[in-house]
Amino acid sequence: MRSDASRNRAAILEAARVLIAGPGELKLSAVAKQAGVGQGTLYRHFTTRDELVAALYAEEIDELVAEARRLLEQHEPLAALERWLARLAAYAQVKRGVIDAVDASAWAEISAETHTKLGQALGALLTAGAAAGVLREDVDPRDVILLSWFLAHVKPEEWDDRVPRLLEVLLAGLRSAR
Amino acid sequence: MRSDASRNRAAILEAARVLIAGPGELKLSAVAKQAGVGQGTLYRHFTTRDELVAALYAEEIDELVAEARRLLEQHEPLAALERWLARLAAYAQVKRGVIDAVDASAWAEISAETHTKLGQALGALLTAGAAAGVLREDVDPRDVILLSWFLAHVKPEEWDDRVPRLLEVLLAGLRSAR
DNA sequence: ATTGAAGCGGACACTTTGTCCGTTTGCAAC
DNA sequence: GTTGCAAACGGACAAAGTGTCCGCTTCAAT
Repeated sequence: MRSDASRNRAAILEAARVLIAGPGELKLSAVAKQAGVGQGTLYRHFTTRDELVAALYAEEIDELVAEARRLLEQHEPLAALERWLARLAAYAQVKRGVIDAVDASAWAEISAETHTKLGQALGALLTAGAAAGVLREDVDPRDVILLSWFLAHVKPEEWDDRVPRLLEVLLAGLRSAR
Repeated sequence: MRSDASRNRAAILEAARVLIAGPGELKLSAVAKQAGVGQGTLYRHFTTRDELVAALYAEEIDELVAEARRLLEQHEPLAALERWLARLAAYAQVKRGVIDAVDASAWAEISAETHTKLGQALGALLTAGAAAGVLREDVDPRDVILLSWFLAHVKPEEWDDRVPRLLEVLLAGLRSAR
């Protein structure tokens, strides 16, 4: 990759980060302008809006992967999953787009045998829980992400009232039937 | 309402019903064209796309309301809720937009004290379950709809594998902790 | 220093949304 | 039946965005 290319890529991401925090939709033309690059350059780096957004949240996703590992070492499986979900929710509250990004990132290629990093990390959490007998054995990472989609639809003003309870319900549902 | 107005409204809905079944996004201009009305007429009847979609699914929503009542009479609360969710899922599988519509319809006015029909119907289901001691007492209709959002994100090809299990998980989460 | 491939930018074509306004039409009063 | 007019109509048009194309520039390998 040429040096100017990677410089531009960074500029675009930085611009997008700024603009996505602001109100309203993320306009691609505005991103290009803010980044000081042409439309063409933007589209060369990120073919679709989703690609750009996914790249934007790559950091958060890496963090979620690391967090999964860390929690797994330090807590019992159920507590680990609970905390991991809380972390996911915390991101979702502030960065409204993470869930999309997580969903996209974890199953970029629907049929890919090799799961992505995030899929693996979350999978490890679930496997540990299943092994310990505290979680259902038939749920997979995508199940959990799908169920987490509700986070993207909770309105900011109802967040504090609802989300803790909803996470509780979700977790209860995932527990081993036993 | 003038007779031509209601005729046009019906034509627009019919056109939208046809076009939404087809592939791709629902283009408002295409709806107007198909309905044989001008853009202006379309916008007069439905200010936003959401409004149009909500109207489109009004029938399904009424059906869901009726179904809630019927199930409540004929089954135990838990079974009633289970079946109701299955019905919701069935709609969601075929009519990809219902969840949005349900979400919109049930909480059109976020702060409205009077819940909408759907909110009431689902609320009755939950109340009955709580009274019987089989459901958590702290969940409300919106909680359930929020948790159902995953339905809108399940891909058609994974539907049969995942949805039954996910509904099971959801229901398990809603059961009384007892 | 040369050179050509990679990268650039921004004009432009295209798509879709939403508004405006002159014209038409339903219908109620006479 | 005629008339009056508010309501409704429709389609041109403005606005907003997206995605493409292509002549020019820049990097970096030689």
